[in-house]
Amino acid sequence: MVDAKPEPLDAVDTGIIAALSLDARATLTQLAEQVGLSISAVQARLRRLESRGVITGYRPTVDPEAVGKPLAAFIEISPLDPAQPDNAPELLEPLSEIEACHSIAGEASYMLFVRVASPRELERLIGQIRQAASVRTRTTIALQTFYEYRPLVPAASTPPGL
Amino acid sequence: MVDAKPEPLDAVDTGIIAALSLDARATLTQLAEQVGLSISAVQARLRRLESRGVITGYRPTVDPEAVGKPLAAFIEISPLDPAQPDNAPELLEPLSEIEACHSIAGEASYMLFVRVASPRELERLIGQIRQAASVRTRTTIALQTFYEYRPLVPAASTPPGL
DNA sequence: GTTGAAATCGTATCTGC
DNA sequence: GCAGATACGATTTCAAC
Repeated sequence: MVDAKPEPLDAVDTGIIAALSLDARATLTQLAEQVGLSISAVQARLRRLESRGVITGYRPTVDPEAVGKPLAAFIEISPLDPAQPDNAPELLEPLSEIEACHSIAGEASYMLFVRVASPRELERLIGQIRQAASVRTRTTIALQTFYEYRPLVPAASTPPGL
Repeated sequence: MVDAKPEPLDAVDTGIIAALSLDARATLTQLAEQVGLSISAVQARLRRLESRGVITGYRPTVDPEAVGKPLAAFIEISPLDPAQPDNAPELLEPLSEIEACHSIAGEASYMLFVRVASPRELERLIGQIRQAASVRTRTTIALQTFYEYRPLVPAASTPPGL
């Protein structure tokens, strides 16, 4: 769980990650079949990927509507006073509606991605963000999500002999 | 795995989702301890959450740098010809560098989030996007990611008696 | 990396609450 | 709908190769 060294991943490692990307609850047995190694070997690989920080965790993909957060939006934020110390990400971290926070190049300083229950909730959240971080905001509402959370390491087109 | 009904989730369901958000590879035994129910009950709940489409899958969180994609960017896209049929999300789906695609309210039609190896790769990807979907693009580079993939259902502050 | 044996876990099923 | 219990196959784990 430390920092990721620039040590390259071989085909087995990427195969394990690709298989996990399809189903992170897959058993070692299933992963072993996918990559063509023994269970123990896969287990060792997986432990190593985790301890090297290549894989930092496992999360379920949850339907936003089912958990009552059907409204998603991008919020760009810019400091009101460019002279003030800027620790917006830290200040905003307690707001659990914020799913992601990146600093960006461009007019704004940060890009947030948020999920809320309703327009009313979005208004409240934007107010909280403005107040907590002393920023102005520019909000872009997501009308429809075609896809998201796509795997960083796509499955190989066709593993030979499978 | 069908569509999500507006049937509300109770505290146990959200507890299971919260526990899985911390570790989606957790065993039923571990989940049962977390939510204070029997294994059989948790198993039934989990199956139901999956079949109802509340939980649609499980994915590993992978360090982008470790898999050779340290550069992330937001790309807004707008149609060159507003008269043409617009199926950009479909046309762009084969581009695996695209992690997310939303239609948005605002000047642009869609917001993409992409990950690539280098500025050179980003340039190539933007070209592909323009050509494939007949769009113009506006790219905002992510300089730093403070957090992302935060859980939709945060863990309860302190489960009583645990 | 592999094999194999022991401990743990997932699953199915049943009884009773 | 849940707890508890049984039973069996699957899975994880780890020591030895």
